This record gives sequence, C-alpha cells and structure tokens, in this order.
Amino acid sequence: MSGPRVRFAPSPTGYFHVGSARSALFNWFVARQSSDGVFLLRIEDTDADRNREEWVDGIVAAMDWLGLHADEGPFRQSDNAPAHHEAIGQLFAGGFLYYCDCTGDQVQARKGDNKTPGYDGFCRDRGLERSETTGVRFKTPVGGGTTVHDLIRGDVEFSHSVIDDFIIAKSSGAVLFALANVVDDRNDAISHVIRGEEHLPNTPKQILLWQALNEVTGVATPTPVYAHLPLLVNEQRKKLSKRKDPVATEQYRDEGYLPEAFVNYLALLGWSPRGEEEKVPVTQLIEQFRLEDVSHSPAFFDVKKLQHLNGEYIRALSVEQFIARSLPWVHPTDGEWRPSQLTLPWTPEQFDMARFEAMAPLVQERIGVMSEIPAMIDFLFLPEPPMDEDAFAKSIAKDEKSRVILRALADELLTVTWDRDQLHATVQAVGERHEWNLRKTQAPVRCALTGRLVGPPLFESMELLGRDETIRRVRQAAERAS
RNA sequence: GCUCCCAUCGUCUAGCGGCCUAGGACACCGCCCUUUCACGGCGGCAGCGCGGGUUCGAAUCCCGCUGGGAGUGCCA
Repeated sequence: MSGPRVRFAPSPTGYFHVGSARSALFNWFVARQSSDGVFLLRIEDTDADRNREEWVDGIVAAMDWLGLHADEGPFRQSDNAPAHHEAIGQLFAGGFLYYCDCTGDQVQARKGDNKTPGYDGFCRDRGLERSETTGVRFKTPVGGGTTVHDLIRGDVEFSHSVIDDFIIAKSSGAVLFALANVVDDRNDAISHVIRGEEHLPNTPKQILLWQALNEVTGVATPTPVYAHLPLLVNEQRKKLSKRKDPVATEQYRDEGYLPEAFVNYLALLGWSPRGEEEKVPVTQLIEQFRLEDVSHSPAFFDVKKLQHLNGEYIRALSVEQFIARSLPWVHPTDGEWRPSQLTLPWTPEQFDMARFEAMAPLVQERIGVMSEIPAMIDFLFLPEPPMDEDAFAKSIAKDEKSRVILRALADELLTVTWDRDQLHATVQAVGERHEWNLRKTQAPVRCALTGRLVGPPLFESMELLGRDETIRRVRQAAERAS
C-alpha cells in the first residue's frame, strides 16, 4: 500500500489567494503525514486567455515562502494536451461525447423559461462532425445519479437529471478544466482530491468522466477520495473576492507576517489542533491533522487574529533571529528578497546596524508585523526626527512649561552620566522640579527626540542617540516652538 | 428559478447523548504592571437560529422552517 498522492492545482490567473494557500496547506499536510506521501503541484493553465506566466512564478514563490515544497512538479497542464486529446478520441470512440454548434443565445431562445439548468441537449443526437464552430459535450447519463463520497461532508448525491451535457472542449479545440483535470488526476494517480467547496457541484461530472475514462481506456483507476474544504469568506459572509478583499498571500508576506505564523493561522481556518493552545508548530499540525475533522461551515479570514498570532511568533524568536529576519524591512540586501513597494525613510548609508541591534529587543515585543519596524526606529538613523506636527503641537507648542522643561533638561544633560538609569532619573527630576510627573514630562522629550508620542522606551532611545544629538534635538524642539 | 452545501459567543473554534450553570483563542471592556506605546498577568462581556419530534436525558440524533453560502461558463 503506497502513501497518499495529493495535488495542488491552481490556475495562474492572479495573486496567490489565501484560500488557495490553505488548500495547498491541507494537501501538503496529508502528504507529509505518510513517509511515502506525495505532494504534487500542477499548474492548470488551460485557459490561455487568462493565464500569465508571471503568476506561475508568483505561485511557486509564495509556496516556497510557506515551506510547501512540491515533491513532484510544478507540472503544466498545457504540457499534457496530447493526453487530453487522446482522451477525447477514446471517449468519442466509446460513445460518450458529441459535437455541438449551439451558441448560448440559441440555447437560451430554445429554453425560454424552462427551469432545467444548463444545456438542453439539442445536438446530442444530431451526429454533427467536427468543425470550427463545434464544441465537445459529454453525454450525461439520462437516469440515475452519482454519489460523491466526501471525506468532510459524507455522501452527496446528485441526480443526473440536473447535470447538463457539459462542454469539455471548446470549438477552438482547447480542452477545458472539466476534462483536463480528470485526465491529469488519473495520470498522476491522485488518491485524494482536496480542494475548495466551490468544486463540489462539478465533482459528479468529474466522477462520470473518470468512470468513462476507465471504461474506454481499459485502465480502471479508482476514483479519488474527495474532500471539499469550507470556503473562506469576508465580513459579509461572501466568498473572498480577489477584487475587494485582501486575499493576496504575497501582500501578507510584504507586510511582514512570518510564514510559520501564516501557516499556523491558515491551519486554524476550518480546523483546530487538539488541546487549548492555538500556537502549534507545523510538525504537530501535520501529526494531528485529519481531513475528517475539518469543519463544514465557511470561515472568516480574521486579519486581527492573524496579526496576534504573528506577534506571538515574533516574540518567540531569539533576538538574533529577530534581527536577521528584520533585515528585509530595515536594511535589504541586493539580490535578496525584499518587500515590494518598501520605501525606507533612511538611506543604506544612514542605517546603523549596531543601533538597530541595540533597539531590536525593544522593538520585538511591540510589533504585530515586521513592516511596523521602520516607523519605530527611523529617528535613530535620520539626521532630523520625522516630526509629527500634531504631536509637536500637542506636547510642545501648546504649553510653555514643556519648553521650559526641555531647556532645563538640555542643560542637565550636558553633565549627566550617559546611561539609561541616570537619564531616567534626570528627566524625572527636571520634570518634578516643575511639578510634572514622569508620565507627563516624557511626552515633550519623546516628541523632541523621535518626532512622535509613541515609540520604544525613551531612555534607551536617548542612550543610543548619544549626548550631543539628544541635546541638539531637545534644544531645537524648544526653540522651534518659541 | 434549479441543484447542492452550511448553521455553537461579533470572529475562529472545542463539543461527536449525560463530564456543559457550553471550554479555549481573537476582538472588545475593566484592573494590575508601566516613562509613551506595546508585551505580560488577572478579571469581565458575549453563543447552541426557530419549531417539532426521538430519549430517563439533546448543543449533540431525526424532520420541518428560517437564515446564510456556493454552483448553475465553449472559466478554473
């Protein structure tokens, strides 16, 4: 008994959808559960009008990022065209197909308000020959029905009376998904078809095709086990839309979600690990995952929860790891991956690795995504603090006392021992001299130094900035407000 | 319209007839910690869609209703 053979079969028509990522992940889980399981990647590129080569690269890159490496492939469905056409020949010989030259308008006109869905079978017995206007249709059996055995949903029955004679090849000769997918799954000896719920309605068609192929080829391959995953939906409970919803996996990568966190979160959508802990390493995810346990109802992709989990993963990193993995967002290297559209406020020359390393542990416990890092540390590298005018107005310009304190502090800073504890004591003392507590005093100082009212701990920041620059910024802020 | 799927806190889920006065997590709200913001800790808010059965007993099984979703392409 050999292990499961699963496949992920995306079409390269856009960014790598998070729903696709989850389908890929669940397939990968199943493959990795057996030492001899096989995870196969097949690019379903039969729709020449919509496919673009760059999207293929995108899929591969995104899967690579998530650590979902294919054991076989990536294959191109288009490379299998000869097999698809051979299948059509065999199915024709077996009497399963016919040519049809009806246009959509004609079918519509004939059907009127007939409620039966799909094609009306007009050409079924016309015995048309192949021409430039004929598509190829499958003769769906007239009576009976087909049962889909679904690991997640149980048996789902479809009456043949509601399955029309569907098209399997266009008049151009191009073979369509319905057939190509089945031919390839047979040839690839796929044992489990794990995919989105939207495919459930066309599964009986594919089973019919599979059985027909078994008959005409003389090679009886067992139909695969099916598992249809619940949809991923948005707040409106609608299927995640490429146009309206943030569904591009690439975008999450750019924003600084860690792949291990992303994988962990994806696994939580429609499934849950044992116990009460949700942050679970991928090895345990693989171990515990069971298709039978996947939930039946749609799941909302909750970015807030993703971000929380990501924060947990970030904090679980050692400082060294955190620093190394921050680099693409703070000091990207030529030739290495970097977030697209990343614009750093500082130049590579201005970046100071030592300062970043000193600040890193403080940053690490404050962020949910890596892309938050630059705004927390930019003041360390820029010649002038990036001044937030609202913050300046509120903390410095508004109250004369804050300027008085700033000037007094600048003088004190001239002689104080330059370490965080002394700085702490000094700022506090100067504030208290003017009847301001530390909470209140730190605001104008922080603003003067960092340009903002929120950020990493103040005294460590001062320490790193150095005496001269700190004093200069404090004085400058006080003058500017006068 | 037709076919199919689905239904536990706002969200993701645990629950697979008694362990449930329904557990966890996110979000939200308090409190503590605290130099801001976070992190962390503690606490709180909040749910089995409705109606019938079955059963000694139902969130769990069955039926109906209602609600939501998907499919209904010479797309995948």
